Amino acid sequence: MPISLLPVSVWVYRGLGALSGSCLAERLGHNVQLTDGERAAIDALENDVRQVRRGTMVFAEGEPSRELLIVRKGWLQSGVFMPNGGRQITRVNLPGDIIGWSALAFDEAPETVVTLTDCTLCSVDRTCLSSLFAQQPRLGALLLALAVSERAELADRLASIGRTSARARVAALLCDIVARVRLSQGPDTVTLHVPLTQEEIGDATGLTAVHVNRMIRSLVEDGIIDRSGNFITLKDEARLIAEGNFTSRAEVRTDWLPAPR
Amino acid sequence: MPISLLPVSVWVYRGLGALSGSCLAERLGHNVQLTDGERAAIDALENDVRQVRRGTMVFAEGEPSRELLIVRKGWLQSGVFMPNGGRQITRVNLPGDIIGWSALAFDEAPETVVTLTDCTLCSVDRTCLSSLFAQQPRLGALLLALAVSERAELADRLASIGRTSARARVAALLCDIVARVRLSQGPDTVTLHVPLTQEEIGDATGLTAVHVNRMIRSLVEDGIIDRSGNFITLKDEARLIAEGNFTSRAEVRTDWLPAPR
DNA sequence: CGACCCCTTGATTAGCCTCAACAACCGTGG
DNA sequence: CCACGGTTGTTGAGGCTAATCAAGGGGTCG
Repeated sequence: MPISLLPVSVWVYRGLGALSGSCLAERLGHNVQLTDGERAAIDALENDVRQVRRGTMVFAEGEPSRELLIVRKGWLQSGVFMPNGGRQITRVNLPGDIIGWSALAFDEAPETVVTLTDCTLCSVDRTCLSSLFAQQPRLGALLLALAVSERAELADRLASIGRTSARARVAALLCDIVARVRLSQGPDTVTLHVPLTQEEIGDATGLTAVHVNRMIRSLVEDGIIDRSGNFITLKDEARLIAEGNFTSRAEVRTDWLPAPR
Repeated sequence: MPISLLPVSVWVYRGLGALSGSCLAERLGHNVQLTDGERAAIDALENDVRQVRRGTMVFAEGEPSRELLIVRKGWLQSGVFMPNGGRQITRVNLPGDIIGWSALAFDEAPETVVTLTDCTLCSVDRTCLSSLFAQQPRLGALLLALAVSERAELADRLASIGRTSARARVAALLCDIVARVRLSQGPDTVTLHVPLTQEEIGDATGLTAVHVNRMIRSLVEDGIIDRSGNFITLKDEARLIAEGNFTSRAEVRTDWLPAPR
C-alpha cells in the first residue's frame, strides 16, 4: 500500500460543532465519571474532527506536531523508519487511543503515524490542554496515568522483542491487539478483523514478513488460532497468552487522582 | 552480584526534614524556573530520603507500589524477568530520573527496579501528587511532559532492539547513557564511569554477554571508544551516534505548559 | 588463599534472514 | 468479460548473525 504524503492542510475534514469536543470526553469518560464541569471544560477546547483515508500519514517524523489526536474510528500505526530501509512499528493505534503524546514534550514528532484503515480522528492542540490542566486537575492527572500506562505497554513490547522467540513475539502482539480491541468491541470478542499485513506484523515484532508467515501458520497448525483472510479467531487463548508471556495493561488505576471540580 | 531482597521497610533511610522536599523541586527546576508558590507546594509533599545499598530491589514486579522515586545519587536498572530465566532491562536510571511512574497507572509494579550502585532516593507518594496537580497545574503538566519524553526514549530503544544489529544496539545504548550523564555531569563529558557489567548491557540490548563483549571490543578496535575498567571514553562520538542511529530526547519543551501560580 | 564475579576467546549450533519463485487476490482499465 | 499490474501470502534453499557451550584469566573480597 503506497503511503500518500498529503500534508495536514489537505486532510479531508469536517467540523462537527458541538460534537467535536466529545471525542476526548468519550475517551476520558472510559476511566472516570466526568462531572458537568469537566465535560464543559473539555467541550470548550478548540479542536477538529477529521476523516482520513487509509494510507495517510498524519504525523511525519521530524515535522512539527503540536496536537494530540484521539482515534474515534479506524486503526493506525506509529513507527520509526530506519536508515537501512527498515521500519519499527512502535504501536498499533486503535479506537479510543490517544496519539501524538510526544507533542507534549517535543516540537517535532519523533515517530511517523500512518492510517491502516480509513479513520476518524479528533485533534486537540497542546496549548488547549494547558487550560485543561489549570481548570480540571483531575483530567490532567488522568492524562498522565494514561501516558504512564502506554509507557508500561512499550516496556512489555521491549521485553518481548528483546528476549523472546519469534513465535512468542507474534503471540504477544496478537494478545495485545485482542485485549485492546475488546475495550471497544466487548470483552467476549474472539473473532476480530486485523487490518495488518504480515509485513506490518513483522515491523511491529522485529521480524521479517516471511518468518511472521511461518510463525502464524505454526500457531494455526497447533490449534491456537484460526485465520481466514484478515480475520483472526482465538481457539486457545490461554496458550496464546502463555506463549506470548502477555500481561494486560488495560486497567488503569484512578483512585489517586485529585477530586474533580 | 546477588540482589538482596530487602523489603521496603528495611531500607536504610534517614529523614532529612526540610531538605527532603527539594529532590523533586531540584528535578523539576531543571526544566522550568519554579515560582515560590510551586516550590512551597513541592516542599509540602510528604516524603522520605533514603540511602540504599547497591544490589537492593526497590520495586519488585507484581508487588504493590504507590510512590514515585526521584534519583538523587547513583544508578539503577528497571527491568522485567522472563519465565525462561532471561531479563530485559527497560531503562538505566540515572541521577535526576523519576522512577516508578507506573504507580500512577497500576497498583502493582510491572517492572523490577534494582540499584546498580549505592543510591540516594527520594520518594513521593502518589496521593501527594494529586494535591500537586490540584494546586500547581503547571507542575502536573510538566510531569506529563517528562513521562512522554521517557515514552519516546522507550520507542527509540524498541526500534534499536527490533531493527538494528548488535553493534548498533550497543552503540545506541552508550549514546543514550552519555547523553543523560551529561545532564548532570556537564555537556563536555567524554570520559565516564559506567557501572554496568557486560551482562547487564546485554540485558538492556537484547544480547548475550559474550556477544556484547565482542561488540565493545570491535568498537574499541575501530577507535570509536576507549575503555579501562568501568570507564568509557568517547573517541569518535559522531561515528558512535551514526552507528547507533541515536537521537537525543534530552530537551523537553515546556512552552505549552499553563502559567505558574 | 580460595571463592566468586567478570571478562575474554574459540568452536559449534540454531534461529532467523535473504533470496527466489509462485499462487491468490484485488482493483483497474480495456 | 477478461487481461493486467500490484500487493499480499506461501514455500523452499541457503547463508549469516548472534546464541550456546566451554574453558581459562584477572580482579576483588572475605
